[in-house]
Amino acid sequence: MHPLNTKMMQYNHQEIEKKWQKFWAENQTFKASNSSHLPKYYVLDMFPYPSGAGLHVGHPLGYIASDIYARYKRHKGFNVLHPQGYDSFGLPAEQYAIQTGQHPSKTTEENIKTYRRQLDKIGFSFDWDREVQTSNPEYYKWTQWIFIQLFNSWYNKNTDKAEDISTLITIFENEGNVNVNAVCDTETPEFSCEDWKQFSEKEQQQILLKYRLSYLSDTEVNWCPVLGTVLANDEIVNGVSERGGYPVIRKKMTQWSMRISAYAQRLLDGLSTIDWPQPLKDSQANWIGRSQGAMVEFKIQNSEFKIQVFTTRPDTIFGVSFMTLAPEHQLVLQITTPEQKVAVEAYIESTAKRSERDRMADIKTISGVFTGAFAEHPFTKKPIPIWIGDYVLAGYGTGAVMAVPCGDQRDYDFAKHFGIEIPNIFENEDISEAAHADKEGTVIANSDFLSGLSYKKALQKAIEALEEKGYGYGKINYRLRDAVFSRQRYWGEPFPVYYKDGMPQMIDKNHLPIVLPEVEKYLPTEDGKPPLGNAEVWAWDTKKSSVVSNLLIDNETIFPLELNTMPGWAGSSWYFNRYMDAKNANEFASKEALNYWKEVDLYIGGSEHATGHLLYARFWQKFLFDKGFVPVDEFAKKLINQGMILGESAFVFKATTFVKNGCDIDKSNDHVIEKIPTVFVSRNLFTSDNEFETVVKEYLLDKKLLNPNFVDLVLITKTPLHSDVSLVNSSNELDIEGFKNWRTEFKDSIFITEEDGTFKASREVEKMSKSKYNVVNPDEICEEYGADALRLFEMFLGPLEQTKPWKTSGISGVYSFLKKLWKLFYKEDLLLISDENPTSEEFKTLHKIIKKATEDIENFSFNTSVASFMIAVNELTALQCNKRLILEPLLILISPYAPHIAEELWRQLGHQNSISTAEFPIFEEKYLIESTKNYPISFNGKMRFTLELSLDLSLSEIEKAVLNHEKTMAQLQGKLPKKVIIVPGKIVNIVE
RNA sequence: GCUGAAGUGGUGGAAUUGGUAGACACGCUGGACUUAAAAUCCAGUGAGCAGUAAUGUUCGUGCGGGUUCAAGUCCCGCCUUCAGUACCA
Repeated sequence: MHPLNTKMMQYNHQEIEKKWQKFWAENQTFKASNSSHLPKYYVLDMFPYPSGAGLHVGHPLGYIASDIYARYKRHKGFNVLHPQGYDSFGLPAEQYAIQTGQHPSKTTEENIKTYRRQLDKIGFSFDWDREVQTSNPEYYKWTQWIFIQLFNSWYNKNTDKAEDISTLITIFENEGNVNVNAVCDTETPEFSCEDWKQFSEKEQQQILLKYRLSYLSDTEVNWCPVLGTVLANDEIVNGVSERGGYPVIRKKMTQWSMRISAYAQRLLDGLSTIDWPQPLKDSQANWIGRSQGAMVEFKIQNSEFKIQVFTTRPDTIFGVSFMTLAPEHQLVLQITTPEQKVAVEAYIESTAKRSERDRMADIKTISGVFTGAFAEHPFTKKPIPIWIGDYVLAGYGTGAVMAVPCGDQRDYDFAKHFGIEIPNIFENEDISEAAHADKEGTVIANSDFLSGLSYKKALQKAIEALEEKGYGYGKINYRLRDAVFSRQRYWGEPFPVYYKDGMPQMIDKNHLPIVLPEVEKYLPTEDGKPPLGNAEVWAWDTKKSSVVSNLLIDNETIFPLELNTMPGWAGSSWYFNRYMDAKNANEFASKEALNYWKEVDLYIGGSEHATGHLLYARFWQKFLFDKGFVPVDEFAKKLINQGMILGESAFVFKATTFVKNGCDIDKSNDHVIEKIPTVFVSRNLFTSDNEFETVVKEYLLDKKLLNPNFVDLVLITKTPLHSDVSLVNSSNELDIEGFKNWRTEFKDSIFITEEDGTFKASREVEKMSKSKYNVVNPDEICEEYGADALRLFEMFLGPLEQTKPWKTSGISGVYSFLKKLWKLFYKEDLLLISDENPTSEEFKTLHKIIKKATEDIENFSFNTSVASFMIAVNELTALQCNKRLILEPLLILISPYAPHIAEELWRQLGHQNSISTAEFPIFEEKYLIESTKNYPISFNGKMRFTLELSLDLSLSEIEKAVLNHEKTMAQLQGKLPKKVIIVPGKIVNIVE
């Protein structure tokens, strides 16, 4: 043994962590290179929106997990890309600007500084050279560029990919649009090549907009009047805005949209190629909502009109006994007979008045009106009454259904309610109580050429017949709608678009970025234009190719610019590609960088982005892939959703006193209450509300604060109040003085304490939030216990994906683990390390932990690997092991989790390089080979005792040894066992 | 309603292919050290019953069944909680 360092040393996390954070920054330890002979690995976190509140301990959970994995992969010899940045456009900074006039960029910059300071304290191995900020013009230049690419593309269903708009124009010029198989607006007129050539330029542009992947159209949008902006469907929760909870109404507006519907099938198919959590895939599949069926055309009797219907059950076409249209359906007013007109109009008016919320709230009420019109059944030619009803939604399918009451419960209920015929077209099925919606095992009856067929066969045959007779065709329908891409906000990416003769024109990519203009006010203008309408310098000079004053607009060479900005998801839909080459000024990323890094190997973030960010990002990636800009069409191979960390709120119980209602107390007796001070009662002094009241009254009587004559006139109830969690310790004791100083209105309150003089608060687990005073700041944890302890503890809380409560008191466990680890190296403040060969027991402990740590990290089971580190350190402490050959590999195993202490001890052992460059230890089976097994001996499956036996024994030798054992004989009491089960190396079970 | 996830000590959780349920921690109890506290260390800690004790024994993974030598784990039927989604034809 020799002391390497005689300096007095105790585990001092503050000193160590500062030292190594500085070292990593100065030495650029985690800088990733774009050219390396090593295999690549790309670990990504969902970048944060830098909010003013800063980070709480719930935020870094995913970052810690990804950082551990990134560090592990470096040890395993990978060239690891582990970047971080900020999704820095967003509503809060804008709302702050509206309130205070402070420019959102300033707020954002300040918040980013706070975030960075907090993140730096936790010791992440980010490559900050690649930082991106979506609100930075150098970044959004490329967001604008992608928008232009989308504008200049159409979706060719024949090649099943996006193509340049010029190929479409060529087709139009040569043969018109009759043979074009494209994803486009439903009401696109047919035209020939001659027609095309005769269209004016504006007419041609209007046609092309119906094909472009980003397009301008009049769409019904979700308008939020309070926020003054349009919201996407996923920004609305329960009918109100996700941010702020303001009401949302439907409104028609001219808006930019993204033709994501073109990618519906590929977005669905792609799910099977990526390793994402099944619930998340399910919710994307649900959102895309593919359903296979047929379009059927119904002629309306005595009229030119036809009704298109989408159905997933064309096999039940002979069961149709009525049709239902959405009240908003275009044809309703045109087909309604004069006798029904009044009733129909009244119904339409009443449904229009009902909000979405109302309609959702009462789905039980059946309502509808007969239009008086009849359609004709395509096969039987029988008349079918046409109704309207609000259970049919205008926004899905064609807004019309063919009702088959025997096979669909809603149709069934509607038919029952209005006394419409319910023909049964299923063999041996009872429909007297409810519809028969099962498909499997069902045989169709009373259906002409479909009778006797199973569901599957009937489906196929029905579609064939429809197509043959021209009554319809097989069709796949998707729930996924095109995404509205305009926002009436200031703090977002401006569009690279100006308007000439009312038609949008793209600004050439050489002139990007188009930078957000300065405005006086961040609110919409008085005449209802978006905030950019306040800008005075917001016009495009096509001659000078620059943004100029609005006063110069002449609509000849100088034109007005787009006033909307892009939505929050624009910048986050491609940022993972930018990290690959974050500083490139000429391309969004170089071909070399894209081909080297390809895609994200591991992506960690919250599941709340399932149908927003994660769907849009997949869409853009597929588009960029089609256009040859990126090498893969899915941007993230594996995704993990980290769970939420909940806060542990603390409550104190305040007594609220008032005079009982309705009793004949003289007004002058108000002093009865006035004299009574505010009282708080310790948690363990009562178990019920009655007891609470008694405790308070007894106390007040005892202290002469309540006149005994008034006792029965006074009512006392308990009110729980949130206390700041930092004022309550792990034994739930409240710091009374601290509480009084925190809530000065209670500084003269009385606290009824337990017998031992303590005041107990009660606890409840809730979401971490400022308003619940249960936010735990990671800075404070780093200060007191250190980043290594924070990292270990966040992992130790439980499985990564799971929601779990935070309890600061638990951190002492991992903190003392770190101190124990330190003590393996230091004895009496001296570093004592032996170079002797370890014993077989020491090797066994080491290789057990190598095996476990490797398996756990590969399975993202970080909580169990922390537990096994504790076991290893406990064992080595018991063995008094200080052998270099054991402790060095142990440090490497622990270093992804607790990098600062590992670096420090690694340096103390004499290494000059960062431990992050050390090779991960390799597990060797030979150290774990056992010669004996402590067999559990069970009787009828119940373990009674254990018996140490050699693993070399044969089955019969084991049986003999077990049966001859005195405890076995005692258990059997002379009886012969019925059966003896021996699983070698595992268990012995004796059946009595 | 539908889809998904989950129910294990006082608490967070462990048990990777059916094989000793409760690892590892927190908390609690007792002890050592200390004038004291903190820190540290040691011991105990699922519940019940019997025993001075060592120990023995019964019950125990949301509930009810089943398969198996053996079930937290597999099957059937329920209950509860959480999350997402919603009249999708």
